[in-house]
Amino acid sequence: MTVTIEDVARRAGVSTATVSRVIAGKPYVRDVLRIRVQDAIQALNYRPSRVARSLRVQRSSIIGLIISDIQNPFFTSVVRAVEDVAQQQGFSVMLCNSDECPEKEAAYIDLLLDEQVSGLIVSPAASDNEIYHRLAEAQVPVVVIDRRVESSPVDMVVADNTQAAFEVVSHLITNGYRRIGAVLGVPNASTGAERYEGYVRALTAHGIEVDPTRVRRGMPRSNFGHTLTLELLRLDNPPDAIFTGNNLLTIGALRAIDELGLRIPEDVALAAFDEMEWMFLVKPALTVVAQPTYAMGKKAAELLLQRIADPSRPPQEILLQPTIKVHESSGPK
Amino acid sequence: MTVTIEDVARRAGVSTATVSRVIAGKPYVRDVLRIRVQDAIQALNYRPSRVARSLRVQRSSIIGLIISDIQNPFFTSVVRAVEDVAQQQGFSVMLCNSDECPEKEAAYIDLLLDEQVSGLIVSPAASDNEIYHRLAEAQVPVVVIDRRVESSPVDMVVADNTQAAFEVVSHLITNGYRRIGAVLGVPNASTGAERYEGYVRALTAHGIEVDPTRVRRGMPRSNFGHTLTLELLRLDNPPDAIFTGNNLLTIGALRAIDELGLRIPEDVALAAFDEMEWMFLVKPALTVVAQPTYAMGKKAAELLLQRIADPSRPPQEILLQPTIKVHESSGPK
DNA sequence: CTGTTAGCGCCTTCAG
DNA sequence: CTGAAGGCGCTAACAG
Repeated sequence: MTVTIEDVARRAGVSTATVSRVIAGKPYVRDVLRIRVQDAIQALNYRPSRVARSLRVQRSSIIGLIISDIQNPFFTSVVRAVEDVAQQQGFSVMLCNSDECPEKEAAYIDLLLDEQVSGLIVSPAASDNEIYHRLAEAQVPVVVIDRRVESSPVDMVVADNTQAAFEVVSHLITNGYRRIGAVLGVPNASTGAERYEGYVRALTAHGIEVDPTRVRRGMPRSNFGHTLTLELLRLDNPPDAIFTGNNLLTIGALRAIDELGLRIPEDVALAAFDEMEWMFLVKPALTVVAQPTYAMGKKAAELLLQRIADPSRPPQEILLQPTIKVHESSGPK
Repeated sequence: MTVTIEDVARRAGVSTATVSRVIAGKPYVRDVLRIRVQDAIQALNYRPSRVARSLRVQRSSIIGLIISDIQNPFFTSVVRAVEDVAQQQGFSVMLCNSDECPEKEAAYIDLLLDEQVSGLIVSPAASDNEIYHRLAEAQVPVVVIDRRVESSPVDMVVADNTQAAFEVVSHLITNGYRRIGAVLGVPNASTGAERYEGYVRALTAHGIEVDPTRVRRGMPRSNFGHTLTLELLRLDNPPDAIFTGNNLLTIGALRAIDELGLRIPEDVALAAFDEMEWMFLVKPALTVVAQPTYAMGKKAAELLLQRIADPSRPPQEILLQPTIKVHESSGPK
């Protein structure tokens, strides 16, 4: 049924070893034979079995990509970038969605190891997962993206969240806002913690006290953004501006503000992390942090391929700078 | 290094065949042995090699998913759905992004065949691609999603685009709009053609003549939406409403409208295909078609698994109904 | 019920 | 420079 390397060898009048050499582009094959083999491959429409090769070399040319939420546009861009560079190097991508769930993440890591992947890119659901130790044992190259993990040094690609948060919140303050609330991701993701850190620094730098009741945390999903923002806006002394620390939280916040019939930025200003600039487009936010999403994915994939090629290379940590985009504002009412 | 089925067999004092049977959950194994094997598996932390199994059975437990644009939220939902049902059945998903490019699509199909995937879900970049014939030959189960293809009967999961387009455009007319423009995807994707069809039907049903200069087509990307909308709005007698036939085109249209300083719906109304309801959320659109994206992906995956289980089942075509969401409007200026 | 055996398709020494 | 041969880890007959 399927045409094998043996069929090609027979047709070309050589051994399978020679065919294998030609395919792998190895030297030490006479041009006559090389051409005869290539012709046979063409004629038979031969395609090597990646499965057989994987078994033989104990490694597939697949790289695993585990992200914590595929619905988040942030990761969408990352996926695309990873796919682009992988494909260009002859690797394919197996995509897994951990759904922010460490158990699911662990299960996927196991699965990918069972598939003998060449390497792994993970946006970790938690900052620590015992599975990472197994990973280290398995000697499979890994690069962590977006969020930091506390484990032995690994390649890491993250954004400078603290700085970005500092800047957007400062911008709100400069525009006259004082009662600034925050809707952030849970602190077990390092991103949430760092963005909180930037928020606090901005307030204190401007002599504003941090009011804990104005800070809310939840899973990075729009329904949480919605609930938490409602909570903030229903406080006795509600915030005059809100800083949302994540794409999806921002969506939820917009819905909440809309429901209460409030206008942006007259009634409440918004500063947001927003990868896509979609929100920015329709101008509901005063300031926006645009993540270098594609760049992060690209860098991660490149690092991974480097490490696959040379496992001895010392781990690197790459810190990318988000872009801040600003809308004009007349300040609070 | 890695622990094989032989190690387990040795430790359990049985043959590899028995271990294999236990793993596969086959009958005809005495409970004593079954338990001994399970213990050995536990003790050795044995994990079967999916690669070796794939080679042996000439089929991997991977299903391929080729989508035409991973940045489009529509597909993001589909990916998620497919992943959910696949994972639940012990399959993993290999994701490929054809980028609306038939050549890339063909290359990916080849790649996936080389990986011996059990099946394939494709949102085709073109309505016809010679590669589909190769697919038919290879006897690999396929289900086509979102867009129709002209080929031998295959399982297909699509939305009722004509009807949905008819309804949203009718809604515009009912609200008093008359000069309704359209920004649509290229007609080689069946979705674009169908949405155009619905647009035309709505106009004619209400006795409005179709003005070809008010209809623009382009690739389903935001920059095209932007350009085409600008063209429409700069006509001598510009439309008082625009129907956008795709998520990303809608984004571009919003940007264009914003750039010209126009308000929605006072200056120009908008009726849009929008999967995420994000646009809807911030109220720039009068009417929105929400695709049953997750449902489509789910259905596609289910069909595929069915066909994998029983290749003789006759192909089905499933037509899902989008949801129409309406905002109040006071009509045109 | 259980073990033996023969490959799946490929790569890679090891001899020539 | 080229060919012969031995597995990679697993499953599926086929015998017991």
